[in-house]
Amino acid sequence: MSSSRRATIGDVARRAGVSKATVSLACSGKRPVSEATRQRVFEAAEHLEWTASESARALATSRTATIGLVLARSPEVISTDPFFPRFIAGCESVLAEAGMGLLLSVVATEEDETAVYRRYATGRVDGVILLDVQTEDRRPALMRELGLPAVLLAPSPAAAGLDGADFGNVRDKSEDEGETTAFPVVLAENAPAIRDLVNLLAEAGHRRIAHVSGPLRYVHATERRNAFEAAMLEHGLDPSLVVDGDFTAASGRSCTLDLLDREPRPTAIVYANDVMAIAGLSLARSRGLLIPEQLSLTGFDDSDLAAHLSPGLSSVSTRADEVGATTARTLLGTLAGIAIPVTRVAGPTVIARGSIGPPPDLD
Amino acid sequence: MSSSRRATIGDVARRAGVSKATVSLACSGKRPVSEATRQRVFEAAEHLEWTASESARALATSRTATIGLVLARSPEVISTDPFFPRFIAGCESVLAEAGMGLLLSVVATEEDETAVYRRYATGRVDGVILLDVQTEDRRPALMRELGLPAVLLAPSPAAAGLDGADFGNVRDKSEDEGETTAFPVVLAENAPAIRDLVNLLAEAGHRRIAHVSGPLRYVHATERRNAFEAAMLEHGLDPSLVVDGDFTAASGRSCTLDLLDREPRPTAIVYANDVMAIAGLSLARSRGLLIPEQLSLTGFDDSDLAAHLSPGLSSVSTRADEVGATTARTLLGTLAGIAIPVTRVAGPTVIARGSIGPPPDLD
DNA sequence: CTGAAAGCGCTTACAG
DNA sequence: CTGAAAGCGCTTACAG
Repeated sequence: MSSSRRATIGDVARRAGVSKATVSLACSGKRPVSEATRQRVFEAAEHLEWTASESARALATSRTATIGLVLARSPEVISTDPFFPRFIAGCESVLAEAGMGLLLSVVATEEDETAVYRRYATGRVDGVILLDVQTEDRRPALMRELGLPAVLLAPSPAAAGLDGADFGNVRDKSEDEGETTAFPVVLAENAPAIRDLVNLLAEAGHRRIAHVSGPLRYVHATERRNAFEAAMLEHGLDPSLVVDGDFTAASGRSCTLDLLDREPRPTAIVYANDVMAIAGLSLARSRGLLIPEQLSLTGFDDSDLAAHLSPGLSSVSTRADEVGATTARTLLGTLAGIAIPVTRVAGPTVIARGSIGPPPDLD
Repeated sequence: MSSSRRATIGDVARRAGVSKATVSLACSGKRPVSEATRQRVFEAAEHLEWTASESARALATSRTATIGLVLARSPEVISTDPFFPRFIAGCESVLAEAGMGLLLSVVATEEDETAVYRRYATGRVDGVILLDVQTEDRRPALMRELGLPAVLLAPSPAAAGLDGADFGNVRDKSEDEGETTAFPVVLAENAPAIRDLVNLLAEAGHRRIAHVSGPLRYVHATERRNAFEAAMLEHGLDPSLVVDGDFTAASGRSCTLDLLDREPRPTAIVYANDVMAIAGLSLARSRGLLIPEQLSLTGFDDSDLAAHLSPGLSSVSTRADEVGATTARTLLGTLAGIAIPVTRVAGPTVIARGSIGPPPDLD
């Protein structure tokens, strides 16, 4: 019958015949230890199945080895958006390697969100990742108030406040060191992919191309819409066929309903995400439209479904896992004192599938 | 210029003119404190913006106020399955109220999974939730070895080892207290909903009904398949039209391809999840089949898309958020010493939509 | 009802 | 290269 109590560093020290300091040093490698001692310490640790208590270490070092992530979207979007799980998986791969954990919160209201960050700040996490940056985002200011290190994921330099626009991520001098206190930004640009999509459609001959946007309070949704409009203008096309969706299937359906009733109706629709596009595709088909012969459609996110619909849904791969990994790495760097102001990740890329074709002869 | 250092319980005690013990007791309410003292303590705490450091509390109480959840599915399924995010949101709602956090891990291999649990056991979490129980699940034994409290989510009593079948969750006496060491189980039965689905189809006149299963190493997938077969037999129908999918869109597509090539082909297909059903629906349509006139389809999970396709996809609502809340509550109870062996939650319910109709006149 | 003190299990200057 | 000691910031018996 083994003793049920978990071993402590004291037990290991005793068994190895050394001090607790030596055990700690031998395991962390923070200072050299003679090979013989190291051996004894490791043998003892292994025998006693000892690993340092994370709580004790947290108290001693003021490091929690945990980072925080809060998701503040509607249940519909959270349950449906492939970006979050992939992003999280990407984070995890680098966090796990660094022995760090991810504390996840999903909140329904701004009030809850603030409460969560305040709890995070009571020694629960070392830093946070800020997703879904909004036009007037309260979070950077809150993070500063709470003294929580953070990194921002943004779809454009402007969105991250890097072009002088201020949404809280302003640069200012901290009195003691003269450093900037702006938060590091990971940049995953959305605009180029949207432009590529419009180019593809315009070159196929489409002239009436519509856009179903995401909720415009999110800078990435605004970015996509702006990119759509800019690309349309570049082709000399009317950029005004835009309806505002909210990333849910319901809005994808109703926006498509709206667009299909226009006279003349668009020959192509660029959706701000896959779920809306799939709902739209389904609706169009049920109206008797052939895809892509009578209507071309594109999504965004490259969800698992997109590739396996018939025809396949053209979409945009956001490489959410890579973005997650880079973001986590950037945060770890920040925590280690190596702050990289801006990290640009490989942008999203268009994946053309059967849902795009030439426009019908309408005239 | 406010002092940048975070206030400690000592600062609060000094300012309130009381001992640290009194501050602690006043805030936790674990022992009565005179109203006057209480006032002073609260005033001081508020003024100093003090909240107890979670790390220090963790060390003092051997409680981390954190529970762990590991997701061990393929990227495709994790990014696509609406159950996980909803379940997590449900957990969070009760955890937040209890001041607890959720440590989330997503792993790719069994090896990584084991490593994560071992790290959890080093004072990182107070307990874990075990999802996606498998037929020979290694985790209950591992949790016992690590001394990690756990609760299991299972789709049937048998799946939870409650009918004598042993998958690690055996009952045995702990020497000191004579209690059972089996893990509490939250029961969300899958079988009734599948039976309802088959009933619906059979009563509409279908006789050749097929099933596309999930990966059968998961007991919930097996449950659904078994329930399908049993229901078919109850109606005197051939239960052998089963093909094994794996919950991905790709498998939904290929399994449907397989089924549509059978001679005679099924007039209805019951899929083990929505993603496979949506891929199947899309394929069938592209083959020129009218839905539901020539083929009826049903999913499982009631993803956001299901309700907004055209026609809507009949599905099964699993109330993942309620299940998550109940599971979290059960775990908190266990940690508080109130172990409820089995908690039955309201089972999934069928939601009939346009994708179901009478069978075509084939003969 | 309240205070002084010990203790949770680590890490990290400080001496040697 | 190693040890003795202090300290991280709480909580909780133990006295009074």
